[in-house]
Amino acid sequence: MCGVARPLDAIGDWWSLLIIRDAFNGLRRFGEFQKNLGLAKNILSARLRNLVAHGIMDIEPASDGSPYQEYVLTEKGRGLFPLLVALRQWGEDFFFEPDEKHVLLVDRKVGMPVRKLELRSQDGRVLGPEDTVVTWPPETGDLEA
Amino acid sequence: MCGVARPLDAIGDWWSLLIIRDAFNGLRRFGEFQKNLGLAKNILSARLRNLVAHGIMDIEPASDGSPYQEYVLTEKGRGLFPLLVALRQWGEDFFFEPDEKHVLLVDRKVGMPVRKLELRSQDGRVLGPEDTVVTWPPETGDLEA
DNA sequence: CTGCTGTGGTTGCATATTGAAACCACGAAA
DNA sequence: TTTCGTGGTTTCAATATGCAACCACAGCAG
Repeated sequence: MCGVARPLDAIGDWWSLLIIRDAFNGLRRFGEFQKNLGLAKNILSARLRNLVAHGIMDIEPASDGSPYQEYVLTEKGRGLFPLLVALRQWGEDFFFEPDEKHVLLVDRKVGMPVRKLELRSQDGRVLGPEDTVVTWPPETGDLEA
Repeated sequence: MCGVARPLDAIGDWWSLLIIRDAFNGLRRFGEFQKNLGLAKNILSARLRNLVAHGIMDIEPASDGSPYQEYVLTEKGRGLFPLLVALRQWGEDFFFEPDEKHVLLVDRKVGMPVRKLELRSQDGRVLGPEDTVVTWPPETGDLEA
């Protein structure tokens, strides 16, 4: 239960992941987020406040010297990159018709689409859901169990 | 915009990912989900209906021969495994104190924790957010552009 | 047979959240 | 000075969630 529910408390609403997605794309200002997402300002304000409270975003002075503030991802926020990629790739696989155009995530350096995320074992095998189990770590004294 | 928002329409509420998490853990019956998650039955019913409508889950006759039905993940639903893993690993990294016990995702075969998800380029380099960009695929006739 | 329990919902209504739109305060530019 | 841009806050209607009661059916026990 605790493995997933805590993180969901921080980002488990519709708008927060979109805000985070936009932050990864370089948006920083309240008005930028609001314009790009088209959500109500009071909801955006509440969401940004929640993301700041959870340490996913910080508020910094505006980078252009103006008296405004900007919202930037923290390390914790940037840690959501794999999740956003997973969401994007799931969408690519299952939400578009084969011929339907949609944005792609590409490697800047060579302009090629990136690989699909794969879960791997410590020794490099690709793992599916049936290959894994959620379990409690052994007690410290049980290292030989 | 379209890369992430469509999938979020299907699973971007607090309960759906928890339901899907439980489905990955083998729960199948309405009552099992309801008991394990403790959510209101009308909300569970609505969520399951939404997941079925989006093709993420199917309803099958109960596997024990009883006259009941079970909810099982479809291929599309199972495609959410990386996302759930990403969420879990983000939680492990940022939501627990260093000494705090929490469940782990382990490789059944050898009992070892799995690797962290990493995004990689086609040629195998590990990629961070700054190494990637979301872009539209070239037009079919622009293959040399 | 009746009554009870278990299952999978549905319904009615209170509470919480979201969303639209108006309003506000401040700074900068014309 | 006025206007515009920015980043909110406030008010209230609409929508979603949650609680608890209710319902229908199947199966089992007495």
